[in-house]
Amino acid sequence: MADPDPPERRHPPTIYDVARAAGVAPSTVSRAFSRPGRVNAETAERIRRIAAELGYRTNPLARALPTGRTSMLACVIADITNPFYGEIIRGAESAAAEAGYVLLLVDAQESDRQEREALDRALPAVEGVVLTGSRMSDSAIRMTAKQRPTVVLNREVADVPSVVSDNAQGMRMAARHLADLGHRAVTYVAGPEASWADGMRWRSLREAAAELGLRLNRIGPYPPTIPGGTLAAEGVGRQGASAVIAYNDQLAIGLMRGLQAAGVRVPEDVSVVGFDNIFGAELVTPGLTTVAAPLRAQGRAAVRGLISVLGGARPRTAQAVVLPARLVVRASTGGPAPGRGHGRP
Amino acid sequence: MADPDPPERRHPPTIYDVARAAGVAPSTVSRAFSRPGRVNAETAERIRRIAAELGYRTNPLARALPTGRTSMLACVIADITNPFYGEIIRGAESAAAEAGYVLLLVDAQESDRQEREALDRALPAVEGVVLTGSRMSDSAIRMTAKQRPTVVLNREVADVPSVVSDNAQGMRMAARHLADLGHRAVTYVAGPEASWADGMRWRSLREAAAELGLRLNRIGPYPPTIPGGTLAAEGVGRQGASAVIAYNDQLAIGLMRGLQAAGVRVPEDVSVVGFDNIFGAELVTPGLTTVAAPLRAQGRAAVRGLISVLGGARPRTAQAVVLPARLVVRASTGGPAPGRGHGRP
DNA sequence: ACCGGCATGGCAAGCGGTTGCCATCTGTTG
DNA sequence: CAACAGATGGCAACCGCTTGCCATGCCGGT
Repeated sequence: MADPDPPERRHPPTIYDVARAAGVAPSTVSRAFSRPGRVNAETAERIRRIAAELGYRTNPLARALPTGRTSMLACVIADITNPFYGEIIRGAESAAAEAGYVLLLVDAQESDRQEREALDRALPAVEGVVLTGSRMSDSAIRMTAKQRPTVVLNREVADVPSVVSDNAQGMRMAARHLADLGHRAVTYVAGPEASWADGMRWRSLREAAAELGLRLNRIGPYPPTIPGGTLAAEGVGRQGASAVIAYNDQLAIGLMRGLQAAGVRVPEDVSVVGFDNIFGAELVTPGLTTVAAPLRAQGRAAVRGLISVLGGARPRTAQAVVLPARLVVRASTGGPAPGRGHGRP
Repeated sequence: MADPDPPERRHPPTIYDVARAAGVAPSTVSRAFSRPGRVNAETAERIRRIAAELGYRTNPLARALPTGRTSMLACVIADITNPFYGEIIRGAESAAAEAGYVLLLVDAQESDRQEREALDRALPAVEGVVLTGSRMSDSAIRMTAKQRPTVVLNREVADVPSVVSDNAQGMRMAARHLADLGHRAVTYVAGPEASWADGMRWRSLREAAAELGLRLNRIGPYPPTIPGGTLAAEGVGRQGASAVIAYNDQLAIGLMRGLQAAGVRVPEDVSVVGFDNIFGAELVTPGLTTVAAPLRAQGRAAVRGLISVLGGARPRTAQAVVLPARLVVRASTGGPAPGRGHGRP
């Protein structure tokens, strides 16, 4: 019946074990690791050696209790399934690792409630938080920021440090690209109203359009997904525009499909530009022209910022850190066919 | 210079605060939460109420120290950037959340060393580990499993519980699908030699091919990426096969592109089947026929298994939990053109 | 009236580090 | 040679929660 308690998981060695083996007090062992200068160099060396022999590793939990330093950062992702976030996570993870931190990933599943609950569970265990694509309200975010140093990605929240990509510049490049190709009017396909980025992009497009003398329409909002884009295709068809800029790549991809299904050719009849350069943007036919954000750099920047605050720096809340965007031109954009792009028939 | 210590982060209430407010001993408060039956129902209720008023939340770190129960699980991902893992993470995350656990995500960045180090840092803080697409050796994995309950995903390691999708069945379906379309020969494009799944898939294909009377070739190994697939296109061209099954979707997608670039039509000249049904498989032209694994279910199953072990169940190491696969037929497969698929000219 | 047993709550000893403060020793300095 | 500062190590009190064990009170049973 009862098996003879086989490969028992033995207790790992503690500072007490090391102290005994080295003939010093536990506190000395502790200091040998956490406050190197505080103890005689030779003693420290000896302790280190013995600790290594015993296979001692400082228990992060035990350290965390009195000091609050858990060496963990939470990274909240709006939707872990969305490939857009992969590179951000990668960047965050590597910056964290460099600083000896570990990333606690929280998937918000695109839901305010889920996000709150998951964050709540994770919060007490982490030293800081990165919020990306948060669905929470500004005030909820400020609440979080009160409890732990927080950095917001791709969104600006008053009094909370943030890192964003240069939407305005990206949009300007996209608009200029279309104008250069000869388009005279462009339609913006909007994403979720609640999205900070959507507002930002729309505003930037308005400015750019004014500068370039482009006529502008806007349809939406649509869900920022491929089906959402297919939905939008209908609206775009009605507009009769020769060029479209979508809130993000998913929307743009869905849009292209919807258009093509309706017999509209891309880019011959309609040029399409997306945002984000997700994995997949280059896979579709035609390849999607899109505004790429420096995803990995964003992740890094966010974590770096967090860590510097943890190190005692003042959080930079005055204005967001903005990282440059880049226009990736692929086959989904081209010159307008004659007779289109000059407004409704 | 020194700012007047503004919105000070105040210490959150502890069981001591609650105990004082309720006029009981701290131990009673503790029990009111962790061992409900152990304390008088009314007392417990009162304590709960007061705790709620004070905004008390049990500090997971403090709980973890004496008990070792951190309520955290590590999930090691071979490459967080690979969309394949997104759904697995989602499944794992939700199963974990249901059980009150939080996921610590570790990105191995496709590197043995990175994986080891990151895991090492995370290990002491978690109660269990899910390894997906691990790059570590079997013995390294067994080491990990000795330290913490571990479940391996999509790989079998002796003495370590694992969850895999039914590669054999999936492969059989793919092979039969091709046979039904009239193909008489198929080429397998192999992935990394070190990959457990690759070996599994190749073996299964051999069996299926024998059953169905298909002739079989194998080329590779190639890196399991889109560029890897483009590379493979050349080899496939030389084989002159009418149907190809690739180790995974990335390879298959790259392959299709390479083929198309060389003027070979898919599926008219060559049919292509992939594995995994990643985001993107349906975006390419033509849509990729692929063997889909129940990703989310796998993630769930792994975490469920882990949690049951943590709950005292005996780990199921005898044989892997195998989840059914599914063939997703899209446009990349069709009947062979006459004159092809009957072997080399 | 006495005893065993159960329900309930408190005491105190951890869990494994960290750290303020004190004791000791050594080397300076006047 | 006394006074003193700096370097080094130890003591012990935490951090917040868990839990084995004991004390008390109350009940039914004999």
